[in-house]
Amino acid sequence: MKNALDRRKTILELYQAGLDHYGDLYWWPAETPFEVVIGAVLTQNTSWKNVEKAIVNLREASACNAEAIASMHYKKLEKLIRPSGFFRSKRRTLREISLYFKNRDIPVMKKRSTVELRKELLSIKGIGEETADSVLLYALEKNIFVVDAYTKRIFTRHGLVAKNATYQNMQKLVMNSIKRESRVFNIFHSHIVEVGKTYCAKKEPRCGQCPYKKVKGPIS
DNA sequence: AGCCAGGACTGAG
DNA sequence: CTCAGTCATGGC
Repeated sequence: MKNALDRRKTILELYQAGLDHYGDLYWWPAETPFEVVIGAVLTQNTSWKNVEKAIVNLREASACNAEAIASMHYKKLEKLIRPSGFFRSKRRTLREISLYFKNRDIPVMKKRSTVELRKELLSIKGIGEETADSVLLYALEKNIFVVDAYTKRIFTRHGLVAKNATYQNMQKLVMNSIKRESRVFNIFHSHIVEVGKTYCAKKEPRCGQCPYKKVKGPIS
């Protein structure tokens, strides 16, 4: 709606502000690519604290791999992931995506087209845009930016996008604004999650120490 | 004691 | 197509 150039500039400023504060934080809390997949599913509308408990359970059951989950009895899987909430639907989704990954090779997948992989992931029930993109970026190191609730909250509060902005609006905005490298998208999203968790709560935002504080958007 | 969390699907209208 | 309702646990 406003000047597209101003918005791109604002994205760059946010990115730079994050770099100044956090450095090139480069992250997803997982030990293997498939653990990224598990975490991406379990963290749907759920705090990471609860996801950790479920992942610990899975690790202790030696079940952080596609084969184990695909062949596990649903009752047992539900019990292991219960702490992360929505355990019935997540158990289904985890099983489906495990069946998908079971017969595939990560290095081979990395060479395939991002668009095709994304379509395949989205065809799995329980996998939406954010989860698919998290898998693409953090497990397969594809050049794609992940939009989450923090992204939307921060972008709207900084007057970057309207409150009814869509996932693709925000994804394209970022991908047209900063360098199209998975490493850069990884770092930026990492910053956003850290800022979101630490300073940008829904109810009582603590903007005082927020690294993004000084950045003003075109709409605000 | 409520509110909320790194969503996605479904059924109305 | 938009959108409220639904799914569930644990932390703060």
